[in-house]
Amino acid sequence: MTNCTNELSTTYNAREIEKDTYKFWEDNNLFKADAKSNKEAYSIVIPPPNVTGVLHMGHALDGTLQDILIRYNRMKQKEVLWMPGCDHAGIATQNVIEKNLAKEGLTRHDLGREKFLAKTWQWADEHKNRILEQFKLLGASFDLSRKRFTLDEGCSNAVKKVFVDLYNKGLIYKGSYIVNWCPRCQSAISDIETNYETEDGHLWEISYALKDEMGAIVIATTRPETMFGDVAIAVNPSDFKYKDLIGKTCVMPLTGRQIPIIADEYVDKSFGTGALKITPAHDPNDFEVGLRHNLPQIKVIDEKGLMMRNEYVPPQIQGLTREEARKKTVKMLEENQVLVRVTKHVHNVGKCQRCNTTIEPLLSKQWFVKMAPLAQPAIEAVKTGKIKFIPERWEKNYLMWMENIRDWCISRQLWWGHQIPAYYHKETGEMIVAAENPDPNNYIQDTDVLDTWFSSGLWPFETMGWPDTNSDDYKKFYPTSTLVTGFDIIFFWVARMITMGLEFTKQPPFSTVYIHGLIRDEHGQKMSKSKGNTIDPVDLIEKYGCDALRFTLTSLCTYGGQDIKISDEKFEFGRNFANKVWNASRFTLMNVTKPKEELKIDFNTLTIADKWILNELNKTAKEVNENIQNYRIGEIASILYEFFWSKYCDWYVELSKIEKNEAVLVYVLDNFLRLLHPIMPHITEAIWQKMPIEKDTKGILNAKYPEYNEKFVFEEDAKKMETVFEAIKALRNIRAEFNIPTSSKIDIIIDNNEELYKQIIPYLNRLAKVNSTKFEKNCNHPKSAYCVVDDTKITIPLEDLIDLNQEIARQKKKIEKLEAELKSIEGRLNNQKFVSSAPKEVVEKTIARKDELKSEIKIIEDTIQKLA
RNA sequence: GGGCGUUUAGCUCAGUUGGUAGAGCGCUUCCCUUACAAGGAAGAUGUCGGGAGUUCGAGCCUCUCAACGCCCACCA
Repeated sequence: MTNCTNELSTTYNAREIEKDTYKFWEDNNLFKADAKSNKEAYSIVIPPPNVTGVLHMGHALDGTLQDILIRYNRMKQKEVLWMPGCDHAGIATQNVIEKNLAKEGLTRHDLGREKFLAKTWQWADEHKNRILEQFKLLGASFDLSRKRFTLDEGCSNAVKKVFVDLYNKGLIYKGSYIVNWCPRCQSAISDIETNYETEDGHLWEISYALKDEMGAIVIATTRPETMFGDVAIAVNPSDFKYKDLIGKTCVMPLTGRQIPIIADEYVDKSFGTGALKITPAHDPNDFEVGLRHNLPQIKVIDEKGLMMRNEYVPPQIQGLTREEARKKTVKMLEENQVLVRVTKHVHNVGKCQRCNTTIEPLLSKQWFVKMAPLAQPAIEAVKTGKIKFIPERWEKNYLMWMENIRDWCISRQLWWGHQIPAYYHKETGEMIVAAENPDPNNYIQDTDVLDTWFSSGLWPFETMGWPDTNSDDYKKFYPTSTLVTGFDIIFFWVARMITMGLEFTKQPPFSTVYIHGLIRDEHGQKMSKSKGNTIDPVDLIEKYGCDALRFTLTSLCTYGGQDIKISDEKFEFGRNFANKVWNASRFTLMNVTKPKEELKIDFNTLTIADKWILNELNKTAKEVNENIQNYRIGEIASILYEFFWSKYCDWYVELSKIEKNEAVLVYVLDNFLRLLHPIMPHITEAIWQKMPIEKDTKGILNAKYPEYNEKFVFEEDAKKMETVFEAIKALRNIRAEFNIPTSSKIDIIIDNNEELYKQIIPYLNRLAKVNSTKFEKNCNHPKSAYCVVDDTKITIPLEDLIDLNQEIARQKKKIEKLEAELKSIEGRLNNQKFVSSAPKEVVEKTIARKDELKSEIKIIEDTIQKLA
């Protein structure tokens, strides 16, 4: 690193450190993956952010979690690859460009396809670096030399190959079906791009007269304007009300067109009037009914959502919007006295996920992927555990969707995207599906492009060089290890990657899917620009620092993957911790004066305090490794926080002011920094660079990750040290209770465990402000306060300072607490069933606790008597 | 209609195989003790949503009720 003094600056300036540190990693190429390495591989592909996007809190969380896994495995000495890149985001990007054009009063059609695409490419090129640059602010250790884009040449080749192969296998087909059509986007969208919203609507009951006889049949509809496309009236075959009408013909109001009355099981007898008008061109269920009964399909609404100008639509209605047409149609029905009844009706209306326009189910010629055969292996892979979801409950969600999968409409009537590799003969119309145009003079390419998710579904292998399965990256890093993402794109993306990965590489694209929650605002609302409740991670980084942001976000992750509610102030948690790490490290480094050659731990001279902290560190290393391997990533933040703040800073550093072991101080700090590095990469790197230790790597980022080591197990000494802490805390408590000022010291008399307490007299002197320590069995000093720590009584003669009644009351309160516990414990032990059926250790532990309580109570009682 | 999640201290939330509850923030009292006031010390606070059951023992397992949230389905 550049500024190499031996000390840390007195104030912790997060941003300064973070910028320098990231530059150090980048300048030294430390994120670059080596496909030729012999080390075990660990790889993650980034969920490619939209090329048009800016960094939001969801990226911050997702990116942090991926970076933690990457950094952890890098330190585990694996060859890691974090593959970065962007998604071309078909509709989203095209919408942005079209909006910009609209400001100039232009549409894409004014420009034409070629110019429009050139403009979009220019815009994408300008913006595609922005979001990845912002990921750098997060400390992302991805390999930018491998950066990819879903519309780059490699991806394009992969997409063509996949399309052609699927077509040749009969898994891609083109056909006229009902699709979700967005009249604003002017494109088909898939089922999962359609969201349903409940709306207050009406149910109109309309009378259709029978032909050549008296009588009529009344149907119920929520969309009267579609009636011009009716081709039948359907009733349930078992509905006796209509039994006699089946097979008859009726005459449509307003147009006089004649349509048959048919019977179909699909009709619900109890809904509306039990009779249903069938409009195959504008309703998915009617479409199915129409196919079953061989009915014609009459289109009356066009791609812009306007009533068509054709023989079926009355002239007054033609060209109207759906809403206008509805009003007008209802009015005309009223005038013709065929509107029987209107009732209020709440129903769900499909909306375009991108622009919230009401979608129109429309008969349209589109390309589809036949999903059922592809889904089967994808179901198996999860059921057999080849792919594991964390948390597990998402498996059920995934399987349910997969088992009820429907064909995927992949064509979009957009310009920005992978153009479908199908070519039509200019004269004959003959279609050829191939990677390249067979004859550009005579064939023109299909004008539609593919759903964005078609190319992102290939992401884990198209970025690794596929279809070249001999490429170094593919051989080394595919299949990838872990996929990290939010639950909102399991169907859109995860499911598609699994199906495509299995079909084309015969392997699951990753072995673990780690699903985290979504970021929400402090009230639990989804963050959105329109609500104005977004928090910008870049602002948080500027204000609190990247490491603070990462630490806070990590600490808020739960194993169950709950959504995370955040507010600006929550990040003070991480900032405070970073500050603590900085300052304690600064103190440690200031107090280490020996050269690094002399900083080897000598196991023969360790004090119980040294052994205690080494034992704690060792336990921490064990727990951190276990938790990270089990994706309990939030847990490691608390474990490290607790260790560093409550153990190292509160006790060990304080003790070291009295008596220090420089080797242990440095050893513990070094290992702690390594343990913390995946979460807080910059601060740990910056401090580590100044550590007086032997380093065999350029940075902490590829130093060895600490692990549990038998050599550092000192349970017994650690327990003794805990006893000492109890004593110090008890003495401090007495000082506080009796308002003994910091300036006045106390004398103490200890009646037991002389050997232990003798060792720690300097600790007592400093941390509890003790003046003198005497050892005396059966000590009975009048006018004293006292405390009991395990089997040891400590007496503090206070003379005038003490109010005996206060002390007695204090002790009585303690006894009350102890006796309550004793009572419950004795109750348990007197229960024969407990003693016989509880595990032996539990019973033994309970008995031990009983003895402990009894002896403590006895000591206190005895003393009270003598005080009184 | 089907599925999932949540309900624990004033607030935000942890709580891994069942052994009578924890953190951060906030609150009270004291302290600028030469790493840190973004700090230190000492404290107070909970019949773990209601009910029932299994068990020697339930925040944790089973059933049930309630409230809130989400996903899927989309009966015109």
